[in-house]
Amino acid sequence: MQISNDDKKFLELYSDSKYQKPSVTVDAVILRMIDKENDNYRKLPEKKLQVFLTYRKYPPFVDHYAVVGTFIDLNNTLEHTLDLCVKNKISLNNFYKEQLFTFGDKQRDPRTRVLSVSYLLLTNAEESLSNGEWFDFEIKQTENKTEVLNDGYAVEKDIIITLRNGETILNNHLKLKINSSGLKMEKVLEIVSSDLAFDHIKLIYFALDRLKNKLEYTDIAFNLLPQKFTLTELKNCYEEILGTKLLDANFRRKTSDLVCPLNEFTGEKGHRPSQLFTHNPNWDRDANF
Amino acid sequence: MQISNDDKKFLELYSDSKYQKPSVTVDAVILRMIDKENDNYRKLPEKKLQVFLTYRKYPPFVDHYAVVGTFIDLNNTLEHTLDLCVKNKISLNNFYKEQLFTFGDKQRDPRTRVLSVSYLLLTNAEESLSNGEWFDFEIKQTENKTEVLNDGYAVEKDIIITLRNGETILNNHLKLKINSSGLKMEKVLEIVSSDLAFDHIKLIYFALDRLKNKLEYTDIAFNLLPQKFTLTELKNCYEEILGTKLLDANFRRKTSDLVCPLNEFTGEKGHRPSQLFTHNPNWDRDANF
DNA sequence: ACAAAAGTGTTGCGCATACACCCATGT
DNA sequence: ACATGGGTGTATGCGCAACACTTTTGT
Repeated sequence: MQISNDDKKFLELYSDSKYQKPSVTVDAVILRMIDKENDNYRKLPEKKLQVFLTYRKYPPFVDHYAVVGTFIDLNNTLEHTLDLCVKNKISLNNFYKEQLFTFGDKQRDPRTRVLSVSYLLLTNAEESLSNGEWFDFEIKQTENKTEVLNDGYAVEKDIIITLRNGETILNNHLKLKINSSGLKMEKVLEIVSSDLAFDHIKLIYFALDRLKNKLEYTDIAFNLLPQKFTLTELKNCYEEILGTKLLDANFRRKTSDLVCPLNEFTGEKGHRPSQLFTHNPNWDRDANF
Repeated sequence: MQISNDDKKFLELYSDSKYQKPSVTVDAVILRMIDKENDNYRKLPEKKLQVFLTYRKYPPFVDHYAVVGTFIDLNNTLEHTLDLCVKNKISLNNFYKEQLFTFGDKQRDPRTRVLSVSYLLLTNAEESLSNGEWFDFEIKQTENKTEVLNDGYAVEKDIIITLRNGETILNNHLKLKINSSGLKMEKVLEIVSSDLAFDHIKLIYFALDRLKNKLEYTDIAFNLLPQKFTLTELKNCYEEILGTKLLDANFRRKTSDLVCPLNEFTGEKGHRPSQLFTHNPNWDRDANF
């Protein structure tokens, strides 16, 4: 790690220009969970997961929606560049963030070679953002072909992701091909068609998948909720992400370590008041990187 | 995804040069599992995890060991560039690969701003590589400070990673700082000191962590073993990665779905012959990305 | 009264842990 | 004979799925 004298000499002579360089962006898939309003005074509002997209006014992909991002600044870290980007462009200040994946396909940007270091951002519904819209999800996965081979298998899945904001509907069709023979497992995710700019529907798919997987063994979901919440709210949040129904009693037991009960209750709701909870900040003490 | 006419016009006028571009490398943390030879004719060889490092003959970090990598080629995908790199530089052809993390700290390369898209590569002990050495691991983690705060906690861990190849010993000291207050969790991994080039000890740490975590719920470990293996070999492999001892009977039950028994047995070993197994290629059929 | 959510209790099954035990082999 | 690994059986207990049931509120 220490820089030697040889290195110092070398650095004086070093020219920056001999290697080809790509452009690099940092891109943020921003998700939140909102309450869908409801006419029935008894019923709880339904939880819906949403993604934040901005409308592109300039080429490339003019008039298309895209995820928020920016070309990186060589004087800042990747993370800091992203923080500044979402703060300046869309007024987002409070969020959870983790690196997702670095996309580098050759033709993903029509201008030139551009790598995208993508991040998953989670925020709660109280943040009001500018210069973009929140889109609802609708996801359909159909496993349309499965071949069992001699020493493996081949699967093809069609993934239809429909994004909706009022009248605006964005259709996206991905195809996931898994080819497994022996130990060699090849997974290719390709875009069949997409109304989004670039390969951004892939980033969104990766983000959703990451969120789903981390739900089980981390406390990541709490980043989507307000500070105080009821256990049914928490459960609805899990159900919306997983796409399945959970049993109430069991859910309460499983999440009991993750939450701290408060001495506050909701009311005026057409049903029994419910206790409010907060995230237990001491839960994941033995976390690793 | 379709390129519009507006876009086409734009692209004709587009100049590639107006954004600052970083250099980008792809880097491979290559791990394998070998058998440590043994004098006792009865005893099974001990399994040891190793990492492959190359010796740097030129600045920067001349005379230091580093992970294998290369500056990217703008005419190739990241993955293909890496495949070619390990094939040409060190004659590695058969391996498991997955993207690890993209490192982008400002000072990680003394020359200029360089991003590293890092990959985890696993190979089995039969591949013989050129232009580099395999290093044994020794890892010590000490949790030296834990503060429980009002709404969270602060932990500092020292991580000592010693790499050894014959007489060559490389010492590395990392510090992991976790600051958790409420939902905000900040994890910083910093290099206290390292005998390796660049921040490569961080890549290695990430690789080990990924491997450890994926061990439980994937079949990733089989990439480290020969095609045919005994269950005790498999168990030793798990134990070496996890750093804990496992119970034999339970391990066999847990892994029974992952393997296929063969009608072959080892012999001439000073103990009862053991059945050979292969990886069950149809195990993870319902895998997701 | 009733619909909806809040919350508790119970039962049974499956799986993991821990341990005991027998088998087969080469020297 | 014996050390070593190969391999099986089983008791115990915990966790989770499934379901039943009670409580509390506003209209």
